[in-house]
Amino acid sequence: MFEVTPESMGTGKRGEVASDAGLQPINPLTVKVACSNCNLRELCMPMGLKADELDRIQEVVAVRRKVKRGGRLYSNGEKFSSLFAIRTGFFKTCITTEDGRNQVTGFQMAGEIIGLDGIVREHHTCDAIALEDAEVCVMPFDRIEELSREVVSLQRHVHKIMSREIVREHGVMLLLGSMRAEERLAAFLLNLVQRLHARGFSQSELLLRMTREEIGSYLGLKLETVSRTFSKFVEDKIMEVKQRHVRILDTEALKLIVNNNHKPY
Amino acid sequence: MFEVTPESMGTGKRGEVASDAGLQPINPLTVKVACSNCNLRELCMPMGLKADELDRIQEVVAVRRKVKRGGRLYSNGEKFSSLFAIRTGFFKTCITTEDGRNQVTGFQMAGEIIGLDGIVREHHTCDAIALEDAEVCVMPFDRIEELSREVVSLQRHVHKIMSREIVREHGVMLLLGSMRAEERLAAFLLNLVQRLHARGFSQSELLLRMTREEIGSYLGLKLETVSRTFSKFVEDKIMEVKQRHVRILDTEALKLIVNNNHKPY
DNA sequence: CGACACCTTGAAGAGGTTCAAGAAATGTGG
DNA sequence: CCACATTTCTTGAACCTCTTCAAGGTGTCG
Repeated sequence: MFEVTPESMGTGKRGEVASDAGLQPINPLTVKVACSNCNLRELCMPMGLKADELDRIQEVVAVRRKVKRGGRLYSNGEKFSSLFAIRTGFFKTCITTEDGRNQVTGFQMAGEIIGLDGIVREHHTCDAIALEDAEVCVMPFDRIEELSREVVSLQRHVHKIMSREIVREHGVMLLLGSMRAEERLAAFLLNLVQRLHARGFSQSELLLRMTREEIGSYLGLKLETVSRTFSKFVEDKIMEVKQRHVRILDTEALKLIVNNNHKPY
Repeated sequence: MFEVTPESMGTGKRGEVASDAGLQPINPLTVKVACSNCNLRELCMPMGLKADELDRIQEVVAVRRKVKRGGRLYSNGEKFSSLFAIRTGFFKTCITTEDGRNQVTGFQMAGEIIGLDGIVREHHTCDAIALEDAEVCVMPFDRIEELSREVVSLQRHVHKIMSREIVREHGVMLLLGSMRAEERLAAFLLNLVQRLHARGFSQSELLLRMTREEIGSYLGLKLETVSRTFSKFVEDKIMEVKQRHVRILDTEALKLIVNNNHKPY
């Protein structure tokens, strides 16, 4: 299978990913690369490729690019040209309106594809901000389109990635539209550990890369509510929370909160 | 340009769309068709096609299918095989979880494409229910994929449709995550009239095809709150409301509610 | 060490929900 | 075509969840 080193995600300390940053001239930094030996291949590429197809598909990855913590991979209004596969690091995407509204639309981690919002208007409609030092594979979209006309499995893969994002957002709508604060936070944490676990991390322990405010924005709650809800979970012995370090003690209880506990009758 | 007859949408009485239903043997009904003389072409097809491309693209529309009010175009868990272009009628899509949660994820009208959620798992993950008698063009997805490998403008179009859906859902997340009841309903109504207007209907008058409960589900509110908010808008002379018939008197006021009015400082 | 960002907690208040009752519209069957 | 059943909508009152405002604590970085 594949491994993601704990240093690069999940429990590592912030900032240590960019250990080779000194080799690079400027930020954003760019590096030539190949997918064939990337340990995230199974997350961001179609499966069961023939050797020659894999060769062709790596052509879409033009370069890699590093983004420092707090830096932007792209911004609202910016010309769209590429999708990005996250190699290391952690991002948030968010929309900000002129009148000051702000909504985090997602948190993305290694192996996930980011930038799909830009396709329709050929300009990005949200901001992608690194929550820790990150590195992405830059995949120019016209090359993706070109190649997916020839490699059927890539075409299918692109369609699935977009459909997956649509389905994910349906889930967020369900969360925002029908859940109470505890349910939202429980669902959020379960989703996070599940995705981290799929990357080789603990099922019970995680390091939040985002602030309470960012969690709140994503969940449609105020940061104080997020904080209080964490405290309640601690009180109920469902988890231990020390700042951004969370250890889940009772996964079942969390699942119950998300599933059964929504309407007592 | 194109026209959609008022009888088929927007202000017509329910049920009169299926005037030729008697000609059809069973329900769901199916009819052979062509896009070239469809007045919705500019909504659901790529623009600026050459004649031969148009010819090819109509091949994707296998048949049409009628869905009666209350009927399902597809259901959660059902095998995915086709996307659907709505010709007439009005749909809602919604997810229902085992534990009884329910979330309307969207309302779709003529010219819009429905079914994208099914691609990723090859099974649908939500229900599409007709809110009035409807007719759709059935577009088998493997034929779409096949053809979009050959017709670049179709490929691009498919990508844009999926990206558009992602961006739309970002907007819903903003609504659900950061707006108060009045703001949500105002945004919802503005969105509806804007889409109806793009189809040749009034900018100020609309007939809601959905119940207060369905609106509430979409907006993350209870039906009583929706009803009360309508009443408040009437009181404030922003609109007239008679059951499902809405006449907007002050569009600017609605826009102000959505934009400026969210945080007084 | 001090400045700054982030987190926690309390108390008061607002917005939305819940429960309940009744009115209006719609659909159905005789 | 009318009466009745059903669904949908409206409105009130009490309640509850989450927000707001405020203060203080914790952790981090230069």
